[in-house]
Amino acid sequence: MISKKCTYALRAVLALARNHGGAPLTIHQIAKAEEIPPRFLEAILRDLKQNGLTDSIRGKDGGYRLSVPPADLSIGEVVRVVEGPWFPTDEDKNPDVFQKVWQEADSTLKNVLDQKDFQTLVSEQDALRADNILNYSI
Amino acid sequence: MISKKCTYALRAVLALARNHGGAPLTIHQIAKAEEIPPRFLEAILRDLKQNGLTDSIRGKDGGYRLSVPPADLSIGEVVRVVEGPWFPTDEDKNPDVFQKVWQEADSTLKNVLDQKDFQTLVSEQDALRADNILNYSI
DNA sequence: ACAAACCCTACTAAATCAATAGGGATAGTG
DNA sequence: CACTATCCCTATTGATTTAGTAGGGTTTGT
Repeated sequence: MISKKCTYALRAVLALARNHGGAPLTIHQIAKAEEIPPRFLEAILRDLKQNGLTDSIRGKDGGYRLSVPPADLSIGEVVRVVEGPWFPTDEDKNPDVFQKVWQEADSTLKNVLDQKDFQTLVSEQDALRADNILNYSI
Repeated sequence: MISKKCTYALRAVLALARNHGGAPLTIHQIAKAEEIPPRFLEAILRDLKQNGLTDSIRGKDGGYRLSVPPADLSIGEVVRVVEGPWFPTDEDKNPDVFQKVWQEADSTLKNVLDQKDFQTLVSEQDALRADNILNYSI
């Protein structure tokens, strides 16, 4: 199952994507907006940084930014950093009949998750929010 | 990640598929052949039974059988029983932008894992074994 | 009656997940 | 320079899940 950590990571990255071009967002800003435990988020963002997905600026006026444009970052890239592999890979020794299935499942899943980039997600979130406002107003 | 329990389950079902039509296989026979801890396998087979994938016969000459022909049983059905869901589903309340992606990932994965049935797997395993014998003989 | 088999509940040890704690390093500002 | 806001790093904790074990109970063929 997708871990809580992973959903936190995705929400944080989405917030950063939405903010792209502006001043860096601090851990506390993101934590408050997304209701993520701040110290936990700190570890997550550091993890993403060490894997090249985010940049950070230290000291006053510091914070986090995406290290690539939102259009160039996919859900799959974030999930892979946080979750690691989903299927057993390379049992070397005696290859079994399931190996091929795991490989296919893995690449198919990769395909789906690499399809959607964060620029698109921001737009979709905007649309969703507009919808919700309408529904609540009725 | 696919659990050990799940790989045990798949191997056990494959053994039962290979045996289909013959006398029921006992827990100990399967455990020995597949090198699975017997008491753990017992729990797994019971689980599969409670979900309708296997049948059991109690008492002397008892054991386990597939409750459907191997051609009608897929890897996906076994995995779903043992692993449960992989993606967050139905967060009702406030639907988020990730929901759609999870749904698509889930159905794509289902598709791949439901593709391969155990009759096919038995054949593939036969082919694989023949290969190995050849390789070791050289 | 006996033995071979499955059935059921409960327990435990180890690993992982989710989160927290306690500091240290860096950078802008008065 | 002192101060404070920020990220950085390691370790620790409590809860949950995973992997497996234990101890008995029930069924069935001989």
